[in-house]
Amino acid sequence: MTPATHHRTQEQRRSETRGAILDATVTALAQHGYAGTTTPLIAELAGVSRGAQAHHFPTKADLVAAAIQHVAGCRAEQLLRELGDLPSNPAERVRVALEVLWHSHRGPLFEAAMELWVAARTDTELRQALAETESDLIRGIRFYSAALFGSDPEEPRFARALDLALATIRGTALMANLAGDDPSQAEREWLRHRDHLQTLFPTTEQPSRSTAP
Amino acid sequence: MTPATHHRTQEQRRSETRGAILDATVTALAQHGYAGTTTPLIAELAGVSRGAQAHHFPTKADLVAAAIQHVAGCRAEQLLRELGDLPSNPAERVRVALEVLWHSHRGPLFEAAMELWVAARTDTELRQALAETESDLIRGIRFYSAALFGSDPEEPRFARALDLALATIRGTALMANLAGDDPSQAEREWLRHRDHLQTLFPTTEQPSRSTAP
DNA sequence: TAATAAACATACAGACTTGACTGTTTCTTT
DNA sequence: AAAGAAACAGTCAAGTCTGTATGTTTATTA
Repeated sequence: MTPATHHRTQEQRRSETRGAILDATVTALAQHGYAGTTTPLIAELAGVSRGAQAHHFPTKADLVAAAIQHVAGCRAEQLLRELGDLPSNPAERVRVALEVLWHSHRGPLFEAAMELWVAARTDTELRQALAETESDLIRGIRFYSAALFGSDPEEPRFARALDLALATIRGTALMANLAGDDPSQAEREWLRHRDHLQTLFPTTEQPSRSTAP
Repeated sequence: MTPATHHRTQEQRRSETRGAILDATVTALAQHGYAGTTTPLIAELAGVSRGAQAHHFPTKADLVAAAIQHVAGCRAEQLLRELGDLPSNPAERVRVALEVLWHSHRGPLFEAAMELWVAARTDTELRQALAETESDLIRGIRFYSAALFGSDPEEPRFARALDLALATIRGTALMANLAGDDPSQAEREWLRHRDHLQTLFPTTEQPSRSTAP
């Protein structure tokens, strides 16, 4: 795991340490919540000293602001990565696209994002820092999703269906994180929701007919 | 505002102070978030000393546990109150019922509940304390909602529609709290979702009368 | 009315977080 | 190779929260 620490460029050192700190911040947010995300914990998780953390992010606000960008970037990247293999069959494509959206709302990255959202509700600075970045991400999701579903992002029917899907996914993920102990329950609930959401997206070829009565 | 503080029963003093502390806890959760809900702040909001708070709730865990019950109780009570006047027209009834559900997911009580949910994700004790109370409340919502919609809670189609509606409402409320600055936007988004959800409930044309409970 | 117990107020000790400060190592430049 | 700059490590002081311990007021009871 020790990555050739003999001769690193300053730029390499900088970006590696910053990356470690930001990744540790995401881990801390996901595992300990926003309140539990303290600078000593982050430094420990990142494997760096408190001095290093203070050097790169003088105040905690700086660190959190950078973490917001980091989280948004990672989420967009993850979405783009999973956008790779989609079936060509329209109905199948919608189902898989919904599944990709669902999965993008699970795991540490989304948990970190949710911690930031909720914390931002009562923290003006944090909210302002989140607002622009988040709206960019939402636009990105909208754009990528259009590609995923094979639709025009501007079409009202698609926009409505996507908004409903996102709201449903967020609400389901929220409660899934709460239950915690039984993830299969949330997964089953999502499958039911997905079966319905699937029928709302305008498939260019054939309107998929559900097999269940 | 000083309510005849001359001759109060010990029971009165006790319940009034406890109530003030618990209400202050809800306010603190809604306005300052879970992390910002400190015992000194609660005491100040409640207008009592820290000693009084410590007397009634020796540890913060005790206070939070009581607050959970308090929040759940208030939410159930609020739902029951708004259940009062529902139109008899089936379609109208569904629309209003959805609106009642939506409104029950806005305001300080829901915000406090959401803070508790998110905090519970990374706090085992809190999660266990929430789990039972929350599942009771969910059951209550399910039961009350059946009355609201005029359906049988056991009917699969109704259960599915209600689950979807709740997930959608939670997801929309989550982002509405985030946006913060523009509540009308969330309201408009909700109206679009409502228009669709409305069509999912079997009571719109009362197509099937279930006989078995 | 006096005694007792509960409710309430104030003061304090320990633990923790943040931000700042000082010293050391590593890289770059000449 | 030497000087300077950046990255990094460790420590300290100020402030806050929690829990507790002690003193005071209010209500009940004898």
